[in-house]
Amino acid sequence: MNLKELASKLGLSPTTVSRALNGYPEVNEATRERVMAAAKRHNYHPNTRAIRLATGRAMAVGHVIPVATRHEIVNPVFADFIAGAGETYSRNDYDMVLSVVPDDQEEDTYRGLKSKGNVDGVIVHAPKMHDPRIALLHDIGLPFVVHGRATGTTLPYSWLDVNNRRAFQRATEFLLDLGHRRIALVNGLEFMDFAIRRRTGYVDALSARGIAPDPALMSSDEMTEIAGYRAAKAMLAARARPTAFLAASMISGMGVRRAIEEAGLSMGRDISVIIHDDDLSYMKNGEDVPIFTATRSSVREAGRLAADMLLDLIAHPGPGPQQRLLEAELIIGQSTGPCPKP
Amino acid sequence: MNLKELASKLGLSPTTVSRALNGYPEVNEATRERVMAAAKRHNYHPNTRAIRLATGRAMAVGHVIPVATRHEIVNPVFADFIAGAGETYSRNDYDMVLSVVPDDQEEDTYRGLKSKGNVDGVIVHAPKMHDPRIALLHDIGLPFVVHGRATGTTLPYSWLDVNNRRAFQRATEFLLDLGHRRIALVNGLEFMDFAIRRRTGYVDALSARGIAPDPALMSSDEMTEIAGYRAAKAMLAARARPTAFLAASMISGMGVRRAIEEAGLSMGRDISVIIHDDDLSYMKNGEDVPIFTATRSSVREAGRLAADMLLDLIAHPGPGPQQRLLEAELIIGQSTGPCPKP
DNA sequence: AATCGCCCTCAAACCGCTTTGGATGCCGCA
DNA sequence: TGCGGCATCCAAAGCGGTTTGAGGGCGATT
Repeated sequence: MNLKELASKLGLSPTTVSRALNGYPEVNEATRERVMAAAKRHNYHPNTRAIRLATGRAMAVGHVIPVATRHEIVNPVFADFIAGAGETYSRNDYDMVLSVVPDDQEEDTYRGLKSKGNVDGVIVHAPKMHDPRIALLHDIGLPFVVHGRATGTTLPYSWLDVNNRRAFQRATEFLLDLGHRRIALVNGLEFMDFAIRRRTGYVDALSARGIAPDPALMSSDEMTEIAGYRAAKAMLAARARPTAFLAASMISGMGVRRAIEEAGLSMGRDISVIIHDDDLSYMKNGEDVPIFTATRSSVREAGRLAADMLLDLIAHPGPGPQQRLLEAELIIGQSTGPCPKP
Repeated sequence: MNLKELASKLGLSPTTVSRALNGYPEVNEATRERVMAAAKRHNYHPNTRAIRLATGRAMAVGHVIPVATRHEIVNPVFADFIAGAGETYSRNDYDMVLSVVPDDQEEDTYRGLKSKGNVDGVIVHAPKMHDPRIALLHDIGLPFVVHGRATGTTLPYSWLDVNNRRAFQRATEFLLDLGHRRIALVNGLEFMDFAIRRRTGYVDALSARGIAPDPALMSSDEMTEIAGYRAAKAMLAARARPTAFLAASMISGMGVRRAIEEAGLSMGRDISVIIHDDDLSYMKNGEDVPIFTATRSSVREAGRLAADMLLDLIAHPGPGPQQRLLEAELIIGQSTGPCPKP
């Protein structure tokens, strides 16, 4: 059932039917209702492919998921972000198209998306320092929103980010207030922008209290359970071991906890731990009482908001880039306590 | 730059250029090369929207991600599956379009995808018992592949699944061979098809050795750390506690491990644990030596294969449904050992 | 030299919708 | 009565490709 058939069934022209269905004013209300009813009755849905060609809009946004060719990790945060963004898209009748590409083919992918015209904009995931994608997208003129920011990039661009620096600064201060002095950082990979900002916040907080950051207490690796476990285990084995940890994610934190317990120590009493909690749906940080004290910011909500921003950018290209900085909340759980006296 | 422009630049008709680019035989090789070169030089990419309209094919497949309206959980397995499927799609120039929908709107979503014509087929995720989606898709005539199976469905359909029953049967036998008699099952939600099959395997193995399954040792809940922790904690607190656990996932298993350690017991010595390992990229089960003894099956590989199957189904609709059952491997880690003497 | 056949190329229809630019009819008003 | 104006509706031209059916050119065959 297509427009033409529907129109002839109604004894109207395709033009009028199209206008009736799309709410144009130059059609009699009675006619419109007749058309609407017939469309519903015959289960008519306009062919998306034709609409796209006729209007020139793709009614779709792209998410390019880079898969690191070296360590083949798919960011676990991704599923929840997508879920959030997806809600926005379905509300607005947009499609979400995913491209999973090796990270050395990202450039081609973006160019392709633009010139083949199958998306109206893209969301950029996991920005790195000096991320080249921003200049690239700027060049090819494809609307985009970055989830995160790219330190070192001078071009103005739209982004939505969590205040990672502030979050880790506050977390560090919280530990300092509890009397901790040897605080370890189990960070993500520090070519990722968010990881750099987190370290900055951590270092700033220490420095503000006159404590020199100790390289032996700072590690940087993938945010996996194993990596967290190993980093914590090594630090706990050292002569002057930390009394507190700052971990980059829930999963890292679980590794840290394992190392602590394996060392015969008790998390929360002997050793304090604060994690960053993305509030992933399958990785809840406890229920009424959080397991981990955490800086929390819902990545799903971030997905919703980033998608909103992108759709707005697509609809109103004029006003220029938008930015939005979300604050993480510091929630107190069972994993922190006063620094034990030596 | 579009076909017409390119054609006029070359002094050829659009027809010839189109044929040259698409490898049709009725065009001179010299001409073809000239066209190819010009296309590259002018960075010509055919407009996807036009191709889709002209050919009637969407060159896209849909993944409908149901988001449970009650417990808003996004399956963590999902990201890796998508990554695998995505590799197949990009190799074949297909797009992947995701629809994130509340699970009570799934039917409308599938109907919409079909009648609006924006996908050529779909992958069905997370089948439940008597899953109504299979009959629905059958009805509306949209090619599909189910990741998993739907017990109780009589229609023939295409699926790709892991032999969950066998995997859990083998795991149970392995524990029995180690002398364990009180083996607990920390299962996923048992309206999910895979969870039912796993329980069947577990029960079968016990029964085969003349052990009656003990309801007190069988739990079923979401596959989260918390749920695993709580189930294990409750069972460990009982008078006759289990000496071994079978956990539904890596994450559940981490909860089980926490409960074990919190009870002052040692995993692998006092209590054995076997998990099912989906081989998620961000959730590796150790490195050289696995942390957990596990039934392992890569969900990413499953994504690749399911996508292959679907594309084949789309290209060759004739032969009818395809099925493929993958066997999980049993890998031995540090979390299992002989049943301690009482 | 005429005919056949093959190779290459082209004009035009088509995919299903949107949108521009009229056309038609009816009303009110001067 | 005549005309402008408004409310409705329609024909046709795109959008940018693919594909059918036909034609021109040329060497080979008779």
